[in-house]
Amino acid sequence: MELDVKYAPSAVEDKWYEYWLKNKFFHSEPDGRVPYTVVIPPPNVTGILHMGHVLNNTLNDVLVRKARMDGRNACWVPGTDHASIATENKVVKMLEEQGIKKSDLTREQFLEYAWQWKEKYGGIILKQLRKLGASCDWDRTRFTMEPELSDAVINTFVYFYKKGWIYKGVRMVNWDPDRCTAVSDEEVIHKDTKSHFYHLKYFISDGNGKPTDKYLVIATTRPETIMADAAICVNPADERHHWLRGKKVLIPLINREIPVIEDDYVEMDFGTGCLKVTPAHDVHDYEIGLRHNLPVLDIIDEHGRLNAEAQILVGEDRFVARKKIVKMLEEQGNLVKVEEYVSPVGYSEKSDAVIEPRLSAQWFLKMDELAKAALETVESGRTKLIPDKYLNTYRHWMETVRDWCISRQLWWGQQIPAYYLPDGRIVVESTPEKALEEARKLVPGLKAEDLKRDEDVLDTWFSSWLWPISVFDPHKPGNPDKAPNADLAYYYPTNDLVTGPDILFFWVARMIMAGGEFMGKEPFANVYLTGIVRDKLGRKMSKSLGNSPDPLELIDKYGADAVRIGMLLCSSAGNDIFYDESMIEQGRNFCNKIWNSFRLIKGWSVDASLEQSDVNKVAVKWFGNKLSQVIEAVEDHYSKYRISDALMALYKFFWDDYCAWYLELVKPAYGQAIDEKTYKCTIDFFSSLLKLIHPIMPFITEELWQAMEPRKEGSTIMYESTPKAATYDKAFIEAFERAKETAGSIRSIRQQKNISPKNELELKIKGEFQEELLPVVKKLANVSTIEFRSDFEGLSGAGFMIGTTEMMVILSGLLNTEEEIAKLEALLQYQQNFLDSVRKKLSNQNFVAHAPENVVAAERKKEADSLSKIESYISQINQLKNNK
RNA sequence: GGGAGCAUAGCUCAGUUGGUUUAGAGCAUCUGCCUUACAAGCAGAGGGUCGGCGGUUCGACUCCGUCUGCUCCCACCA
Repeated sequence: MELDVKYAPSAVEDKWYEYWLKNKFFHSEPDGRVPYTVVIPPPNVTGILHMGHVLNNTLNDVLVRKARMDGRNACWVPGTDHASIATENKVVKMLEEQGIKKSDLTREQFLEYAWQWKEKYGGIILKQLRKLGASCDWDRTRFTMEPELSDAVINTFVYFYKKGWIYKGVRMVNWDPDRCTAVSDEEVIHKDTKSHFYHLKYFISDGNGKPTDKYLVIATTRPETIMADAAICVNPADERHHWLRGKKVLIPLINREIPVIEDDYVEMDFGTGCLKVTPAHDVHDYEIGLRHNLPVLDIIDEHGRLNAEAQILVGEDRFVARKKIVKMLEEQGNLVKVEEYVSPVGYSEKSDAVIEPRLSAQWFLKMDELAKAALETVESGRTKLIPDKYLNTYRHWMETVRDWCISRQLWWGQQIPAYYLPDGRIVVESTPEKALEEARKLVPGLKAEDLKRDEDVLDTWFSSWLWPISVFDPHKPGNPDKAPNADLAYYYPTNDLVTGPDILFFWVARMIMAGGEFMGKEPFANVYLTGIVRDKLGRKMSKSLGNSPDPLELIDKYGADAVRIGMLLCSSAGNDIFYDESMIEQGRNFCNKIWNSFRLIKGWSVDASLEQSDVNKVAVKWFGNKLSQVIEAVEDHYSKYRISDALMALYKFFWDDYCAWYLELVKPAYGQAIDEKTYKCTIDFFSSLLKLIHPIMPFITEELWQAMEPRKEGSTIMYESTPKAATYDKAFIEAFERAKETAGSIRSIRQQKNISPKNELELKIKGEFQEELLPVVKKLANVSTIEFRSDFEGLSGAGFMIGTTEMMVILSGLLNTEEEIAKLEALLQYQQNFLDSVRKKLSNQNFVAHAPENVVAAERKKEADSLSKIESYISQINQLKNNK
């Protein structure tokens, strides 16, 4: 079979993925081996593959495949997250397109549509991950809202409720008026936003609700909320405002009378020193309101529109109302001035709507104990953050975390298992039946229909924080005393978690909490935090910017292996990734290089009667040593999670050492055969290389490994063992480097003198050079004879130095003496400068006295070497001058 | 406003407790090659006062201070 000169990935990749699946190579069951466990950060069930997933899952897959080849029982559990807000949104949109309004549906009807939608469109991303080569155990695929995992969530809620850590409270929450739900503090993004600072006159009341001619001025960014004002507040120490004590003022436009109060909270030198207090629509104002017993008047509805309580502008959107009310205030003469103002405004992470602080009844989970334990887990090193720079951030968050608002005003999700009795009392139980039973203990004879279940569902993170436990044993969360099932006992704690730093708090920290609470043990040993994928301009990739390429198109164009390489190349640990398609091209080129090296070897004919030549002998010896050295380095990189360094080491080893040096050395002349011994080694080396590269580039390595020789049905490179490093001769590897340098210098002379690589040259050596390596120089630099001499008297050629050994290529008639002299003089100059700097050091008594012996010895060696070089340059120059 | 991190070749980054010749890699660039595995290639070459200033030290890319620039996290001054 003739192999194409270019590697064509698509057919190859589909073929092998099918084969892997068919043979269930990714499937894991507990056995006697050491487990290596990874749970996927479950992508949104609505999600489609983006570059962040590619990065994440490539790294994950590399680690999993590496562990598998290291002989561990590797298990990578995939799955998806029900993503309540995102999914509900998609379903609502779909229904709207069909002319159906959510508000016209019952909860049950809506959920039916939602499940239909999920079955039809959900989980596409899992199919896409296969294209990337992800070796997940698909038989273990989980979904956070499947019945068993939902049970786990409900049990967890009941557990914490009974423990007293879950409570319902009326709180100021972050309200997303776009999605009509509360969101957690972590889902609010503060952005500096340009707005206006409106200075408004509030006239003092005459006591009968009529304005006097006296007034005070407040400054606000939210004039549309003045109708909800409950007081005006000044700092008690602010003498400018003492005349206001006991006074009442009138809210402009509606003329409602409110008191002037005093509170330390008000900064005297900010704004006008007078603060309008609007308890229903501002977190601090709410706090002040509590302190001063102020009434709470809510004038904004769940959609962010003014309600009837506002009296004016009823039904207007808050931002429209702002514009209109400013105009009205101006007309009424209440507007003093408007300043440009930039202030931090909270936006919903999900909808980008401006968050409305809103007073509502929500469920909370107490965080203090959980956070304390989770902090200890990381500080003690039981869970390591990689890179560790995230430890500070993690600590800070854990020390300042507030209670977690876990209720969401949505339907898609686990409905809170709280049931209200007619008298308002609450029972919390895992099933309606149990709830009724409990309720009857409170009110005998209660009927099922008398119990009303809480309408809200739980925050999605309240299910995904159980993920590393629930994917194995869904009955464990919420039951810390229950013994774990066999899977959980074997696979937990997991080893590595690969995820983005953006969900360190949302997800990772909370998993550590849940793991500690229910398992008494951290969920993972290491958390590898990837960078964030950015475009060339440094912008985060996002759908809205449209700057994210479609990974599937890239895989189609370059192949999955190339895409994996491309992502890894630009992802040094912990740094953000500046994505550039040229990296993927590099990956494709590497595939092609590997492919073509195989074409070369495959084309050779073997002659068993041939003796192994000296050059082949030394080539095999060198590459064998080098292989061990590189394996050692690669293992070291892996152990430090420096995946891109491991890749680069292998990349250079394959491209430079194997292809450019080794294969060039053992390559038989055109039409000739290779000896059997060398051939066998060459094939073994190739096989080792494929195995080393397989975790990174699974497809091409399987293809070539299978093509090397007939393999048994059901065999695969992914279960071959990682090649192990043997002891190696470092000195020999270094000596070989001298041979490479020599060949390089001769090639360089050819280039300068315009001598074809086909013309043979003669080489003279003065000084040390390992004889074993002479055939290497001969073959790679096309040198016919090599002669050791004590001097170069009477020779005409280009000289160069390898270490302290002098060499010369004979160039009769081709030599430009002037040029040679100039070249040597430049080298001499450089060397003399170097010598000066070394001597300066050595003549410094402090240096000799203070520096450690070996350092001083090294300097002396430098001095000696430098002197010998200088001497050599001078003699060469003199010789050239004499020959002139 | 508070905190953290980063600044090394055109680009992306290494540089492991201060001393390994006068700082490395990959890509890009330049020069010469369609040499019978690969032009998605081969051979060779050039390119950096290690962000600025100051300090500690016999010696600083490496430690300390400071300035500048960028990034991220946290944060309710209306």
